[in-house]
Amino acid sequence: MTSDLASLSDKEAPALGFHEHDHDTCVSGALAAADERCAEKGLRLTPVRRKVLELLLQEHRALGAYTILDLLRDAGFGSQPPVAYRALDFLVENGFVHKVERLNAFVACAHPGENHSPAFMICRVCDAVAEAYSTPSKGALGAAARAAGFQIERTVVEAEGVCPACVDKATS
Amino acid sequence: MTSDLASLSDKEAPALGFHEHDHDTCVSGALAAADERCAEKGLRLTPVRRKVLELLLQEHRALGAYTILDLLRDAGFGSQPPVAYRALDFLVENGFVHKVERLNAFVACAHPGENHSPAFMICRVCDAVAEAYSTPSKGALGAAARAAGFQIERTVVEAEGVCPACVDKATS
DNA sequence: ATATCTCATGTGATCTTATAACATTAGCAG
DNA sequence: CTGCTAATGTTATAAGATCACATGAGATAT
Repeated sequence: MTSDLASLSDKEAPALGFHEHDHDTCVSGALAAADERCAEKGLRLTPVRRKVLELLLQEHRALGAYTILDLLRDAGFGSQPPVAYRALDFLVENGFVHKVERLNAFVACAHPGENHSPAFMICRVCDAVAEAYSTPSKGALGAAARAAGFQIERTVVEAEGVCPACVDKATS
Repeated sequence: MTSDLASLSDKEAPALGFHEHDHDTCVSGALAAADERCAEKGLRLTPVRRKVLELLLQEHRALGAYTILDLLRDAGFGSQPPVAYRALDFLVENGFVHKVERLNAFVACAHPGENHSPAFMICRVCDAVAEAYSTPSKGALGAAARAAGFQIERTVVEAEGVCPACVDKATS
């Protein structure tokens, strides 16, 4: 690819979606919403679980389980893989976090509580991940599934490419 | 972005993988086609690469890299991971094989030479994988990408659920 | 208040998946 | 044949995920 991308040595966490926003508010708001939702549904947002969610909201990009584990250790939690994986399992199961299959990594949900099928746009240059909605039952896949008699339970929809910011940098 | 796709699924067998077919012919035919396509494009379908493709065609389901590696060893090839991964890289890069991200496994392409975006239906009961076409630019994801200015280069579209055969078994 | 049940966490070991690094070999061009 | 390039072989290790079992914290019912 083009050489001017080398200047991107600094892989800073880009935005949710691909735009700027008030990050502190976004983190604390999301955490508060999670607290509330767990209370409503009788779920236990325990310290580890809450911390993992906070980390993912804070970093605002997809993190591998072992990166999370390192951060957990720094925060004084257990440092063996199951600690991270169990918290992630809980968060994924309850819709607070999604797994990005293409990256074997996890990202805080951008639309929690809406019971949606997520779709991701993954920038191969800066690793930013933006979440969009997908409508699996409507497209070609849904049609193929209906035609074949396949019952869809869950979908993985991920696009890899270049985010607007990196496109700009590359063409300027 | 939705209704025009129904015709697409009707014109062909819905998905290779959920129905019977003449398997020997399908394997040898696909191998011959691969030979030809490589010759045309100046690619080297070396013995390991050809063997990996043959194994995937033969098994007709998604295989993990280490399963393939075992089969390669049985066939007298090198038995270290890079042997399998390099052959798989070649086959994936040139469209003979797809990676199923959800399974971290590989499957022979059902529509080689058509330069398509694959979509998969993965049965969580019997592990069968069927390939369909996807039309990433048409659905919600394509719309979101255009709106955001994201340039899609590659898409991962995978549905997890229950295949027709396993649905039948479950309800009978 | 305490016994007890359940769910969550801590920990060590292990398994699966994937890549880095470097030596060797095969196929091709001059 | 020589020297280049692409492919393979091989060792080692990184990265991702799970199993099994011990310990602890919260709720509930006496």
